[in-house]
Parts: sequence; C-alpha cells; structure tokens
Amino acid sequence: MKKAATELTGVKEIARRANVSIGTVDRVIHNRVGVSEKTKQKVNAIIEELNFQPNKMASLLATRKSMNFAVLIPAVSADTDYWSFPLTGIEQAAAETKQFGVSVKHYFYDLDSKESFTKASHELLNDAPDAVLLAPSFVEESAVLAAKLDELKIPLVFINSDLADQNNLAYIGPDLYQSGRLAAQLISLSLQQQDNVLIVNISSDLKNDHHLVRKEHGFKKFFEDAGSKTKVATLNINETKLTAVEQSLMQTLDASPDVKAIFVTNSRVNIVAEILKKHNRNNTLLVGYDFLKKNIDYLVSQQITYLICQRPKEQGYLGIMALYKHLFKVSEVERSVYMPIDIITKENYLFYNS
Amino acid sequence: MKKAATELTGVKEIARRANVSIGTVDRVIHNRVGVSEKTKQKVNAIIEELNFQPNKMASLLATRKSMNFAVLIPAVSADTDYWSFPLTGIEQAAAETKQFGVSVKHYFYDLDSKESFTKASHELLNDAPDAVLLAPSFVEESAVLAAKLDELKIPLVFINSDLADQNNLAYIGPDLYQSGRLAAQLISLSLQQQDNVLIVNISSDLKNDHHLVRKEHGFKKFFEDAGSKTKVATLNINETKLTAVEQSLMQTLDASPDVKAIFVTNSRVNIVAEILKKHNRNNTLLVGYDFLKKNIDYLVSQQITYLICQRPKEQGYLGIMALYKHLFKVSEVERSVYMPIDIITKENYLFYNS
DNA sequence: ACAATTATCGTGTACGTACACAAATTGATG
DNA sequence: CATCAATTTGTGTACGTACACGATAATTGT
Repeated sequence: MKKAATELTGVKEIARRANVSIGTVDRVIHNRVGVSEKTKQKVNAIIEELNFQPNKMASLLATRKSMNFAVLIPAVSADTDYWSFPLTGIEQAAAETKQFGVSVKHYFYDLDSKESFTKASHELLNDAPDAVLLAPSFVEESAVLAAKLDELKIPLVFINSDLADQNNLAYIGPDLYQSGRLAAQLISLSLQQQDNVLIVNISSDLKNDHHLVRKEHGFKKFFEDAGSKTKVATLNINETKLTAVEQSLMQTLDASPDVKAIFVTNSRVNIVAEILKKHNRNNTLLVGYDFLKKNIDYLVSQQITYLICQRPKEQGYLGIMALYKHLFKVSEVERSVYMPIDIITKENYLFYNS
Repeated sequence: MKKAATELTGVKEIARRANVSIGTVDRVIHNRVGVSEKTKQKVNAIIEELNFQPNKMASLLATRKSMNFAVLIPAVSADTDYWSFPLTGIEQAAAETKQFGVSVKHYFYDLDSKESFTKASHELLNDAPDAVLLAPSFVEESAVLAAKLDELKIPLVFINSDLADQNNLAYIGPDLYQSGRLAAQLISLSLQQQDNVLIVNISSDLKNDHHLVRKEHGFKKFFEDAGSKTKVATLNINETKLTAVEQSLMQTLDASPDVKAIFVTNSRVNIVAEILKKHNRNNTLLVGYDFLKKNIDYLVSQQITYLICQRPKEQGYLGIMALYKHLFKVSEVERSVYMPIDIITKENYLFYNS
C-alpha cells in the first residue's frame, strides 16, 4: 500500500493540458452549455487521450445525491417463504448502495388480493420514488402502474416475471418455458419405455397464472421434440389445501398406474410430496420448484428428486443494482437478464446459498 | 433525487455533540494514541448512539490508498480453456475495484511445469505485492510460496483448490468430494438394476492430482451409502492424447458390456465423448466437468448428459473481492467459501453465464 | 464608439474524512 | 511559581469533483 504519486490527475490535469480552468472541463464533461465549440473539442480530445474516468467517489461525495427506491413485491406468507429470498437480495443490495445515498422503501402486497396490490401501488406513487422495482404478479394492475411510472419518467425494473410491451428499464428473472423443458429432460433421463408422466398445476387462479402455463408448455414441447412415446397428462387443481389436492391427485394416480414421474409446476411440490409419502409412494420421481424449507426437507428425505430454482436472491439483488447503475450512471443496464436455471438435489443443496 | 438536508453529519456532528474537534473524533475512530480515556469514552458513546458509519467514499478519497494485487494462476492452454473463466472474473473484479485504487497484476504458470510455477512465484515475490490470489495447483511449491507470504504478512487467498494448514485469508472454490457424490446421484437416477458404472481418471500425473481422487472418493461413497449393488470400476489413464485414451477406454468397455454410465473426473470428458461418438455408443450416460466450449458441443449433441460446474468465474471474482474487502476493511472475509455445484444439461446451458 | 447583452470562462467553496502540524493543557520538577 | 516535557486537543490543508457565482471576452444594437 502506498500513496499515489503526487502528479496532477483528473480534471486538474485535463485543465492544465487544455489551458483552461477545471470549471470549463467540468462543463465539457457534463456537456453543459456555455463552452465554445473549439475548447470543447480540445478538452474532449484530451479526455479521450488520457482515457479519463471521473473519480466516482469524489463525484458522489460532491453531489451528495440521495435516491429513494421503491420495491413492490409480494409479502412473505405463511403459505410460502419464496419471497423472503428476493427480499434478502434486495436488502443486501440496499446495504451495499446505502453508502452511495440509496435508500430503499418496501411495499408489500398479498398474492391473493389484487386490491392489496392496487392499494400498495397508490401508496408507492404518492411517495414519488426515484426508481421502482416491481414483481408484476397481477398483469393488468401492473401494467397500469408501469404506465403511470413511464409517464412520470420513473425507471422501472421487473423481477420474477416479465410484462410484455412495457417501457421498463430491465427484466431480471427466469425463462419459464426453458425451465419446463429442463424438468422434462431430467425426468426423461430416468424414464423407462412404458412409463408415463403427470403434470400437476396447483393454483387457485390458473387462468391468470401465466407462470405455470409457460412451464407446462416447455415441458410438453420437450417430449414432442424428442419424439417420445411417453404420455404426458395434466392435472389442474384449483385449490391449494392439502386435502383438496390429495383427493384430486390420488384419484388421478389410482386411475393411471403407469405414472412414474410427476412434475409440479410451482413451489407447492411439497404438498404433493407429503401426499405421496402418506400413501407410501416412494418410487415416484417428483420434480418441482424453489428452494423452500419445506421442499428441501422432502428433497433430503428423497420424496422430491429435483428442485428447479432460478436464484431468487440474485433477482432481488440484481434488480436493485440495475436501478442503481442506471441512476448513478455507473454502467449501462441490460434489458433482459435471464437467471441460470439451477438443478438442486439432495447432494448439492447445501452449497446453493452464500 | 434530492439534496440531503443540510444538517451536520458524520465526524462533524460527533465532534459538536462531544464538544471536541473533529481531529479528536478521528483519533478515536482509528483508535490512535493521544486521547484521554475520558473523552474517548464520551466520543465512543456518541458514535454508538448515532450508529455512525464513516463515509467510505470520503475516507477513500482522503487516504488515496493504492494497492497492487498479484494473481498467480495457470495460463489458458490449448488443451483447456478452463482458466479463462476465473480470469474473466478476476478482470471483472479488477475493473470494479480499480476506482478504489486497486491494480491487479497477472502471473501465469504452465500446468505441466513446476519450474514455471516456481519462476513465476519468484517474480511475484520480487514485485512485493500487497496481496496475492493463488491457484495452488502444485501442492509443495505452493506451500513454499504461502509460507513466504505469511512471513511477509501479505494476505493470501486460494481459489480452485485448497491447501491444508496454511495461514491463508480465505479459500474460494469447490467441494470436490461432494461434487463426486452429486455425479453419482445423477447417474444412479438413470440406472437400471443390472447396469454398471465406470470412473475414468485422465491425468498425466494422477498421484499428484488430488482433485480427481477426491471426486472419485465422493462418487464411490454415494453408492456405498445407498447400499447399491451397482458395480463401480475405475480406469486410470495417464496419457491425455486421444489415441491413448481411446485404446485404454475401448479395451475396458469391450471387456465389460454392462457399463451404462461413465464418470470422467475432470474436464477431459470431451475426449471420452469423441471416442464414444466414433464408436457409435450413443446410449451411454456420460458425466464430466466444466463449462468448456468442447464439452458444451458434446452436451448439445447429447454425447455428454451432465456437466458439473463450480462457477469458475465467480471464484476469480470473489477471490479478488475478498482481498479488496480485507485490505480496505470493507467487511470481514469468510475463511472458506464453497461454490454451488451446478448441473448443466442441454436444456439449461444457455443461461449459465452472464 | 459606447453601452448592453450574451457567450464563455475562472474562482471559491463544499462534500466527509485523513493526517500533519500547531496549539493548548496538564503534570512534574527545581 | 516558572520551566519544560509529555500529553491531549485543535486547525488547516488535501483528496477529486460539482456547482454557484463572479469575471472576462465576444457580439450586438444604437
């Protein structure tokens, strides 16, 4: 560790070389008005030559900017702790950017209630944040919010699911179709000639749950593309209570004895695991989603074979970071960032975090 | 975006409340000598009360520290481009920390030559860096270097493989044993009753390649723990040329027709893939390591079924970051960081980067 | 030719912290 | 109580950039 050599650096050096004051250099850098074309060229040439990068710390220190970010995501419910992971990532990013003047305010909505979403989004708009991170679970309501934010020129980043035709800064989340394909591949690798497969959608509002549909689509497409003879049936269950799922599922399974693998299109795979365990079906290949406590438990007990995850924590982290980078002009932000599709098993789940 | 309220903040506010000068506050914060116990207590109490966090930017700006990091890793060879990934991560971290005064110098060695390692490590020591990131491929030579660095009190971080009993700051890399177990699990999920498995170690110096041994160990242990009847044989090939591998491998395979799965314990799995393709063995399950161009090609053509990866890019990135955080006192550094063990297939490889 | 604009440029202060140096206080000693 | 040293505390300047304001130069109008 040593002190830097004491030669002029930064704007001062540029100013010296260009025979102007640092004020003028400053104006050129921020292309403000009030500098002649000639000197502007001269200064820009020197900036180019020196490959000058402004000292971010000094500039941040000088501006004393402060930004309020708003985050609108589902609340962590008793039903699922999925959203605790993006939240952790968001908090981590908040901690890292705090020293640069970023403060993050949270707004939560209930996944079962569109009204709660609308209400929270009104609160959010009232607070006039400088940027918004949104998990657009409700398509139409989210579009309304996105439109308003666009009007107010407040940058918006989606996480977890995308919304088409929106003028958002970025999307950070999974490729659902492809994750369905992956599930299909994993299952197909363990299937015998005569085995069949069952897709289980568990959702109280399947029509609006584009998530599940896209995954199912990818799953089926894989078997189609492979020219496989495997029969793929779908079971839609529009209640999320165990007993309701149990009745519906067992009825189906009893009627089709060749089902050797089940693909649950969301994190409720632990419900299916519980049912299979209860009925002593231990040789069914079970694939589902998300690194939740309950799911991991069944992964360890081998009721669940594979869990597919898409780095929920990183989604939150990268979402905040994208806004930060954009507003503080740290770097350009990619329009779409698809998360890796991770496969979690009994043998690697321990290392999935950190 | 708005200006922060114009009230006193930071050391000034502390100084005001404690009725001392900012110089004294500064002394307390860095617990320098020359401040009476009484005022030290007083100031510390106020720091506590305000939950004061020094402004990193201002402090960095004021100190104008600059640090030289040295990186000693294998050169990217024609044989494998594996080390290009850690390198990318290192360069990314270097770019991010550059503005904080970090400069990173690279030293490369040849994986086939201990002399090149020794030579490079001498150069490194000559340059007296402030910190070192090391991939300790050669155990003894690395231990020598580590000891010298320890003597000079230069912090050292290992990536990619660990070295026992060294006084290093951190290790960032894979858990090899567990990755072997994972390979075993993946294979076992596709195995029939009567199928057998072959482990293939391809290395010109297997005795010293603790990597492969640890993976093999984990692999075998999985089948043991599962109480499986599957026969697991091992084939050691101490040449890396295709023809040599081909001869050895095909001889073994011809002699044991029940081998339905092959586990190659390193990234040379593409050699095996090429051989199997040549001999029209398309229904063998093949599992190996690392996200290399050649391997991905065979993954796409389905010659390789699974690739196991341990985020080489992140290893480089986190390695540099650990040194940065330590030297700039940003945060504490974890002693061991095990990378997630990722499973890559034809259906998810596209999303593995970024 | 002169004032009145307007375009261009320079200067000073601030951001929050670090550190060298100066100043003030304390305590001991003759 | 004066003197000196040791201890404790205060002050000033620097880091590199931002920006308000004042100063100068170029242009226009009469």
